[in-house]
Amino acid sequence: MKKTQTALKIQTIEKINLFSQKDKRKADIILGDCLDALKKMKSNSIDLIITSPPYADQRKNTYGGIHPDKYVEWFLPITKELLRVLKPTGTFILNIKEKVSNGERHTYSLDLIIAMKKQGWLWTEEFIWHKKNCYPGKWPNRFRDAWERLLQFNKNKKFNMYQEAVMVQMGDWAKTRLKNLSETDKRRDDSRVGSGFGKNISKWVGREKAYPSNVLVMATETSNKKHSAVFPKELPSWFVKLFTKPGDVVLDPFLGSGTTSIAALELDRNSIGIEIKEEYYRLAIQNINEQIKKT
Amino acid sequence: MKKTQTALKIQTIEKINLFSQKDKRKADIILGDCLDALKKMKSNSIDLIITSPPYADQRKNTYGGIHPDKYVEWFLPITKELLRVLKPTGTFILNIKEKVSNGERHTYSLDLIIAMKKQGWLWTEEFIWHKKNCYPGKWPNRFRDAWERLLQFNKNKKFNMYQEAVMVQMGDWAKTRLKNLSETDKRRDDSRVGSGFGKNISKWVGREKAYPSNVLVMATETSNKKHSAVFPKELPSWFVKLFTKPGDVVLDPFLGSGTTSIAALELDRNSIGIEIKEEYYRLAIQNINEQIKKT
DNA sequence: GTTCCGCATGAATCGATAG
DNA sequence: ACTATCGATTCATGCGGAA
Repeated sequence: MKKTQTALKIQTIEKINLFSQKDKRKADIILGDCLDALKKMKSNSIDLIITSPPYADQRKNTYGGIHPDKYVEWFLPITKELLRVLKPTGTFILNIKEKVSNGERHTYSLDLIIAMKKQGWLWTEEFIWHKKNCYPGKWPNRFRDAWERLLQFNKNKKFNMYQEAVMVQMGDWAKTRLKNLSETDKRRDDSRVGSGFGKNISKWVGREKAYPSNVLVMATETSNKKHSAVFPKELPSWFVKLFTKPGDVVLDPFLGSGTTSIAALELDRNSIGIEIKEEYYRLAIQNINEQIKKT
Repeated sequence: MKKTQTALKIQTIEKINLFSQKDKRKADIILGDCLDALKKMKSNSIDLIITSPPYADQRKNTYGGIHPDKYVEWFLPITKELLRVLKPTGTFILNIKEKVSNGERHTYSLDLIIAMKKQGWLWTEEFIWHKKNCYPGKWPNRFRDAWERLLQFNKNKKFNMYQEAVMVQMGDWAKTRLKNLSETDKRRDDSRVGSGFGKNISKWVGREKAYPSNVLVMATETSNKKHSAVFPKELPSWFVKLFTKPGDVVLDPFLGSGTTSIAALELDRNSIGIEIKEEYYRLAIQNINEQIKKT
């Protein structure tokens, strides 16, 4: 009974606007149900949506627990609003994980993809987040789960993508080769490209970096004690760099401890975060304020 | 026209039984359509099915090209037979990945999972094969595709799994692999060692054993020129060790160049391989015979 | 006998061009 | 409008020959 009343209290949407240095960038944090909050938002106003919704859970008492069988039904009205608020050139990155129950993987994430396509979304890509230091443990019939899906959806075939922003160091093969060259050789080559002298080197000059693939190898964060973030800051950062430019707007309808907003602020992007649970709402504000102080 | 006639000729099933040293283990290779061949097989007789069926392809001329929209319809009768021939304690590993067409991912592999569940299969796990040396290329709206699905299906919640067989043995690994690797190789790619599961050499130093996760880091084999669609032998080897014991029976209904049969033979398991294309059937026999000579 | 370097080669995807 | 073919783009890997 008391819990119900607390839930009612949360229904009233509270909102705070945090500003980074010189009021250049804004981080809006909204306390409330994300469906209500989304309905009040302007159409075609968001450049990137990145979120990790609550995982399906059969235990009814748990916070955010939605029964696996009801998951798609619960999530579709939200994705409908997300489709509305996203710019035509924008991108939606959805981090979702299947619940393994009774020794079997549930199909709600697959059902969701199919249902979202019917809603008008394009399923453009499936990134894999390879968690290097995944949760340890041993089970009789399965190994440690070391990966998660990062589904990419778009409104149109053409969307903004800034690939150069996330280029990575090339394979060790090329790196080693460059390192073995003397500094003189490198300088000589720079000034005499195409002369035939050191031609084999010129092939690699300016190519220390390569484009990444759709597999992201990132460690999970273990530092935060108050609230273990669903994903490490590196993850939203990577997608913010890839799909937005400074001044764009990033949205996370399930903000949690504020990781997405912090990543956006750090990279000079505006952000909107929605969180239903007051405890996390306060925590997110606190974490974002700490980030602002740093800048 | 000529192609149709060749296809008709292939309909007649040819079969060969290859034996390893001392006739201890058998490798049956069947030339013919896998659906026909499967129907002649005994129920509940296979311990592990591991295969990589032809991917859906809009081009009709390619080997096994099946249109994406017809893929599930084409594959379901085969999985029905696979369900029949698999032992109750057996496992089915399906290597499949949808291609990108028109800027969007097709959903046939998702549809297939859902349809196979209705058929009676349990979808127990999804392994990720992380291909580090994926096909290069650059496009305005996507990165290189560096992973494939390895779907695990079972008949029952209880199935045979020998986890210790795929643990990384520090002793063996140090003796056989580490010393054989050149310094360049070690620098080039740390993750190759330990059957593709090691993430970092330093991580394993001083440790006896470690369980792997459900992410497999393995390179594709680029040296095989005769058959373009091979997975590295390490891949079937790993699953053969994990899900069978010596003397068990491994089945690959789309044998290709014979990789699965070779892996099984090498690990002292019996195997059955089915291949529809005569060219690959001959190639598989040749490759397996070469393996037998080695032992 | 090692180590190192050069080079061909992929279960690719897009956009343009042509029928 | 829809399909078929072709060129351009890109990078980790293994192999063979050289140092």
